Amino acid sequence: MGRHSCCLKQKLRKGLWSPEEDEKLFNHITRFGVGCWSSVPKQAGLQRCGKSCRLRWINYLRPDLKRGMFSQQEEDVIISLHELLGNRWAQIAAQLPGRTDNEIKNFWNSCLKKKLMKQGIDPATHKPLTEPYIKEESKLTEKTATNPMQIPSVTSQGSSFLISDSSYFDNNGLSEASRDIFSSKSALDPLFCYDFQSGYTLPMNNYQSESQFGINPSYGFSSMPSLTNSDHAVVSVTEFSDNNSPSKISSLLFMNDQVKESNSSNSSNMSTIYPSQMRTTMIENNNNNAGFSWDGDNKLDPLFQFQVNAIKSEDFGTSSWEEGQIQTQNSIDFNSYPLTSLSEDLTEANFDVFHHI
DNA sequence: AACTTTATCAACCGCCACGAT
DNA sequence: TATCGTGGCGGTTGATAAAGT
Repeated sequence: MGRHSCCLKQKLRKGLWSPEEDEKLFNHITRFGVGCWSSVPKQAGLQRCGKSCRLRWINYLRPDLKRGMFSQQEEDVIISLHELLGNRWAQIAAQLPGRTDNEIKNFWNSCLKKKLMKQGIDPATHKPLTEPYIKEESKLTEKTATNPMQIPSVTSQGSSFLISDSSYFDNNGLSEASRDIFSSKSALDPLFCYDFQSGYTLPMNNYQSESQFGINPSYGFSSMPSLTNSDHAVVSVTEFSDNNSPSKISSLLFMNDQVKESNSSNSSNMSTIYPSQMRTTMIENNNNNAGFSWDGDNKLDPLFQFQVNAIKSEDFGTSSWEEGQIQTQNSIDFNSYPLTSLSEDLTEANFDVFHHI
């Protein structure tokens, strides 16, 4: 129990990953996909435990990761989901394409918590801070002489809703049953969609047939949304104004741009659509032979200069890759990577594309 | 310029759940 | 049923960068 057997082995490297290690792991996963993590280090020639490899891939090397600052919309989603789910970072991350649980957790601990405190909200309960605490905080803020303590309120920034007041949800808020439905559902369930308004958990397919938005079921993925480069994932946050609703929380729906375009005019309660930046860097760079390279404030650029072309030039040996397929790839195209089981969140329903290999 | 404090974030640790044997 | 191996998760740590003094 506890420590994994692989971690007991000696001579395993720990700490930060070197560019060479990253390259090895990235090459291995892109060539062979994710199978048994415990066998990855050996196959990839890494002196790491499988667990470490998995973490590195999920949190850093995965091509669909979105890099850079969190947008206001993402921030709002995190806050609202945190109120619902608590520190279930994986489940929160499942609703934020391109973001990892670790990233969200760090963002919460280093930034959002403080932000909420400044707004007079207890980040743990999402309720207004107790009077003594507020007084204490007021003293501190007076010293810094900037902003007076603000009583939290529901505000609207841009096209998004901002829950800055826990009273936004009545004390009953989401029913315990509803909360349980949401939180007990696997974060990685790609076909999971919770309808806060009705309290029903619907498979995406059902949701599509019943929703006014006509959601494409292919957007039911949870963590690898950008592996299809023809479709883009956005999240809509729908704010319900029905005060009688037991759950005035928003519903999160995965939609594509087309859906957004075609519905934005006639869906008055759709208040937020994620910006196109939600698309991952990798997809944005699809036509630029971007390969293994993040843009903007990425950290991989200086470390990795190689491109997918480098992979193509390797001897694929007994790999299932076919020569022709490789030759025809003039840009990185994760649609055709043999990611047969990148993680459990990749299901046949959503990633059939991978099985053609 | 040197030192200290604070913020950020990658990575590790320990635990749990689950399937295989 | 018990044990083992593994994947996954949340909490925590430690290194580094940035900001402040």
